[in-house]
Amino acid sequence: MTDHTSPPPDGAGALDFCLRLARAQALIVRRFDSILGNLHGLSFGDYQLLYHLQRAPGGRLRRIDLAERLALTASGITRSLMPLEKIGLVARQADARDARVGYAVITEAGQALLIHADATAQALGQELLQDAPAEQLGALSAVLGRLAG
Amino acid sequence: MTDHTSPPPDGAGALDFCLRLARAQALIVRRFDSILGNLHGLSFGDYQLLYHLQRAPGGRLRRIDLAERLALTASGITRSLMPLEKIGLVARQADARDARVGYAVITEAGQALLIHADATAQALGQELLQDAPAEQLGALSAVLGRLAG
DNA sequence: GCTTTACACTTGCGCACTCAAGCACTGCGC
DNA sequence: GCGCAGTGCTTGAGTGCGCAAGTGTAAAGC
Repeated sequence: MTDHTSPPPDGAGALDFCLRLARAQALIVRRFDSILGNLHGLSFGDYQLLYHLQRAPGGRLRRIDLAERLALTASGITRSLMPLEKIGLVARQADARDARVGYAVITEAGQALLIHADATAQALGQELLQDAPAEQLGALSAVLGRLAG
Repeated sequence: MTDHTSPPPDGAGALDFCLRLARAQALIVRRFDSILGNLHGLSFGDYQLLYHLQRAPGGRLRRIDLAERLALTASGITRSLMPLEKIGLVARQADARDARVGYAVITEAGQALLIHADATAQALGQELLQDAPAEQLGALSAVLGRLAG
């Protein structure tokens, strides 16, 4: 582990990185939308919603926390959850202490669907990143995490 | 340089990477939109358009090539260019050989604006990536590039 | 207690983008 | 020449999402 502070990236490199990131994301979303849509009837956004709910304690999350995780606004979450509630993958739940907050809970149907969707999504992720060295992936993930700080 | 083929990433790691990427992109776009909008009246998309035109030979690109670089569809490009043409940052140009293709050309006004926008964008990119090691940035950019295949 | 501020949503509106369809043009086969 | 598939681009309809405004609830100051 080097001890000296690493130099900051140059402007052109950093900008280039952001541009590539944006382009890569657009392509990734298309891939996920297409495959998850065909196999499970989910959009990438739907999948992310279920993914985060499943991993949260109790399988539930305040709508606003969900917004934070997906980098959406509260209104985006309201609208995104609507169809999932309608088809019974997610349910609505109130907080006993605070009448303002609404929880979104993943239902059993949602969990059942997510088992298969997870497998699909992991396989696709692996395919997309097949020629990215696993060691670098951790570093890149860390950068993305910090970037989203 | 290691010679053995690097191991492929595991499914969970790859998926986590994709999720982080999507989230980071949403936040980055918001930052760029906000700052470029305030300082220069450009959206991040507008900036990307000008960026690629400026760097293309002759400052011009077929609309479809522009689409490929931004990972948009042809119709998205048509609509994105419209306001830029209206305010004179980009001009329309025909091909003498092939009447189907339309070029988008960056104008002098566009170049003049882009000089300042570039400085802003580079500074912002640098700020966003300030605690990402510069040595790794190249490798990470390469991964993103390959991902976009 | 009452006001003020902050918070968690929801809703109306608008923008940006995609998809599908259509138009114009090119280059191929014949 | 003459279709005919393929390409580049535009347009109409639909969708997803942010922003701003509005509602209802909670907590803090007095």
